Amino acid sequence: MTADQRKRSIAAKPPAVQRPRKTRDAALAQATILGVARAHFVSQGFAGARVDEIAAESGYSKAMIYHYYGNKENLYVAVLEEVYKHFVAPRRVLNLAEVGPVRALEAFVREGAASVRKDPAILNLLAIENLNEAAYLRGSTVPRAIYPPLLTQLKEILDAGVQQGVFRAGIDPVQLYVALSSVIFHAVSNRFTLSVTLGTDTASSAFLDRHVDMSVAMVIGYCTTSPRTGPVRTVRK
Amino acid sequence: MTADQRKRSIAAKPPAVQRPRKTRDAALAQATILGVARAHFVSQGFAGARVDEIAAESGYSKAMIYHYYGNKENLYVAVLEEVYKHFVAPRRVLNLAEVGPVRALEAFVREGAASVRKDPAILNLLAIENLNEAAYLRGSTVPRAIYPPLLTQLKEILDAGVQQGVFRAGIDPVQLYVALSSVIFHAVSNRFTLSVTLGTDTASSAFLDRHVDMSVAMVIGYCTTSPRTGPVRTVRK
Amino acid sequence: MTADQRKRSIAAKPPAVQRPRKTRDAALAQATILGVARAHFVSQGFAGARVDEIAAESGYSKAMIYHYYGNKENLYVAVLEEVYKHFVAPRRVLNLAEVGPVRALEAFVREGAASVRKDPAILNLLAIENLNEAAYLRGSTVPRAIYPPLLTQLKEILDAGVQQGVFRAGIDPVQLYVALSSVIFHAVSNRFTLSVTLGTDTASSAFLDRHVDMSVAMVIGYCTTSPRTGPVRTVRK
Amino acid sequence: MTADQRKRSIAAKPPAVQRPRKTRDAALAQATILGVARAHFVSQGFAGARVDEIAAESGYSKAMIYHYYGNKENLYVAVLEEVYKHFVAPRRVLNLAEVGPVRALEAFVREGAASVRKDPAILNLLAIENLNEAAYLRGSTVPRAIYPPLLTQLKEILDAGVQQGVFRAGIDPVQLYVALSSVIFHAVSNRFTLSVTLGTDTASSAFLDRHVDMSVAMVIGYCTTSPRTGPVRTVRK
DNA sequence: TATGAATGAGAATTCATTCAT
DNA sequence: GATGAATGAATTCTCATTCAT
Repeated sequence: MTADQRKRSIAAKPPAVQRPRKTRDAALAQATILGVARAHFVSQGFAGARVDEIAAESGYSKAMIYHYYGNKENLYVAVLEEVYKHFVAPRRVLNLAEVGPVRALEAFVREGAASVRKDPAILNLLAIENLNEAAYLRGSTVPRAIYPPLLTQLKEILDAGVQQGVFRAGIDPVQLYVALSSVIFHAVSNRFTLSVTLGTDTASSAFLDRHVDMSVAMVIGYCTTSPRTGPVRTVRK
Repeated sequence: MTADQRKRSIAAKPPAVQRPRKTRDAALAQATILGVARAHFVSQGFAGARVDEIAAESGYSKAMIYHYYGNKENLYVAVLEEVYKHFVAPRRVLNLAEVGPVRALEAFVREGAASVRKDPAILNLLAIENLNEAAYLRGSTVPRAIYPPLLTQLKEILDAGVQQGVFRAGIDPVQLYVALSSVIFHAVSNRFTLSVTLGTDTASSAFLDRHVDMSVAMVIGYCTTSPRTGPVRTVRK
Repeated sequence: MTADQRKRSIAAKPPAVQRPRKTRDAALAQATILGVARAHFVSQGFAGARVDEIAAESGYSKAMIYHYYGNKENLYVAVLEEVYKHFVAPRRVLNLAEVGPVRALEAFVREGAASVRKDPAILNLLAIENLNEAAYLRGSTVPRAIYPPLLTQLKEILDAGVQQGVFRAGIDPVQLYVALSSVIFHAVSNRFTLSVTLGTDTASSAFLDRHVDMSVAMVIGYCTTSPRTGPVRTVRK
Repeated sequence: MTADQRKRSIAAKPPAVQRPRKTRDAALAQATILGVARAHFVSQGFAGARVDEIAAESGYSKAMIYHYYGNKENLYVAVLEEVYKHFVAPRRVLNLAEVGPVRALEAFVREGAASVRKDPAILNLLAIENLNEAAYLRGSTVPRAIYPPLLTQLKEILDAGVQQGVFRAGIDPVQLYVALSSVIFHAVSNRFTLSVTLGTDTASSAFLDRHVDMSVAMVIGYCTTSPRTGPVRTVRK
């Protein structure tokens, strides 16, 4: 066992980020630091990220980071909140119940999928938070402000569908959101292990395109299907 | 910003584990260390786990850990492989195609769900690996030996269902496995953030029971449904 | 600076030594351990040698080493004494004053040179001891028993030479020994740095052959020359 | 065998060095650390030197050492290069071919001898490097830049001597340098073991003075002597 | 605002040595 | 005699954080 292998071989270096130089613009400094920090926390986790590296890569001194964010934890929380805000933002724009509940639901799913495929950072942070039993998220008010409207939107879609006779009644929006986010997110956030274990490149565009189609079909199928399958029961025991 | 805040506040201490003392039993020592290491890696991640703590809690000296495992990385990989082995093991036992493809598929889903609900360790390790771009998993042969039989099993169920006219044709087992594992795993591995953001205890037995039922319905619904919904298309753009 | 480079890159592994297996022969065990230890101390120095490696390579357990030698220091001293004994031994055999003082002196020089060229171990140990201010050597009685005869031999050669009118009078055997061992040993013990700094392979047979010839000429020249050059004085100051 | 004996009894502590405190002067910090490190490497060898001790004695934290030098190896190399530079520097000054080749050669020898007698550090480092097969020296460009001028100087002296009819022809400067450095350096670098084994204080001023005179006589004698002794041959075999 | 200097408290790893069998 | 198990005490190296300027 040589010592050579010791170093942080655990993760690839986060991609370099633009590095502007010493300026008097505090807002720019904070934004730059935050962007670099985001890249590092997302790829290395909280414990794995290095303040030193974030400073070096951002072009600001460590002292600046401490000046603006106080400590590593605060910096992480700032990243977490920033990513959360940008994540749910897009979906807000598109709630169009007038295209009909089926298309609206489909859009809901496709939007979410497209969003994380374009930038999976949120998924990494969610993974970190869950490893961490949501310790930081719990302390933040940001996500709490973001989710209720989403659930309301989903509820409106479901209600409209039931009223129009295309969706079955009795579907809990929270329960549906969990199921729906599962199919949307899991394939993306687990693309590395799935690729290795299944021997297929599950991160490819083609695979994920098909996965999204299947996800849409499953979700819409579940909502529209008359409960033909009946109350499915486990076979074990 | 006081220095007191420096400490590792990010995660709760892993639960204490039994601590035997100075046996002369190498196998026991290794197993004990591995067990404690598992708890620490699972709850703290690779970078967050502390060899010191694993040693103290296992009742063995750090030197024993290095004697048996060489370094932290190897110890982590040993945990990863051990957890993987125990994870997929149960499902191997139960493939009974004679209960019919629908019930077999249902059982497949319920087994998987039950397995990770009983012990979510594998999900944490998968999350760590994905943050890490599967760096360690990629180097291990264990998972590669485990998944092909699973896919074969799934393929047999699908084929039987198609032949018996209950499943639609053309479903790719890999694609189905990804969708299926999504609904099974995501709710469990994201139970902390989902609980916080949705304001519902999504980790409760009741919630997860309902989630599993919904998952089963979605998966089986997708496989059995004639593609009535047609080729769903995105509404945006 | 990656950690990979940290490891003991400082010296090449000592050449493997024969490894007999678990026997009841205490003498063989001790000799085997001593041989392996010699190789390690010679190439790694005292601080650099590893008891673990000596044990592994010798085929005996570390406990055996401690059983026979007590500790690392004792083992080192045992090596030091053993090497010393074998080093001066050969010269004892050959002192033949009847070939004449010039040839006897030449033989003395050539013998010494040949001896260290065949096995430079003694030179490494001397270097280690000198770094160490002869801490261990000082405590040993072995070298003290070995040198007086050598000096006596040298004195006899000088005396004979003076008596026969071929050597100048007044040469101190100790002083001569120091000069003589300088030309004999230095080139060999410093062959690595000399090669690097001078850009010539000073460790080659050809180079060392020429060096020995020059050494002989210098020593004999010094002893035989009438002090023609006069009392040489420094030019500076 | 008590545990008390475990400690580093091998060498005397290096002499304490001045300890300035928490300046904000990086150059001073580096120089101070380098000076202390020099003392430690020189007296304890590479493996024997302790970063902890160097830090404590320099008055700076270990972190500063790692900040400035990266690791122990780099620090050692920095010491090695620094010592090398200061070693050969003096001789550069004195090349005076106009005092005549004999006196110039004598000066060359006396200069070198005086230099290492005043500060034998270079000899210890050379010894360490040779134990080490010049692993670090080989990687450095410093010594390579320093020796060629020395050899040129020597060659000029020899050429002038030949031209003036005082030196014999055909002497290789490299070969002469090796012989010359042997008589100059060996007595100093081996003063501890020589003193112990020969029962004379070979480190005393008086002894070394006489040794230098003898060295000068040997070297000049060799160069000026007509090869009267003829091609000396070994008597053995 | 801005930063390079500086470090205390760890954190991984090593190693000579002991001990139960 | 012989050994594998076991470890305390280092030892190298790291990192979040503070401070003087």
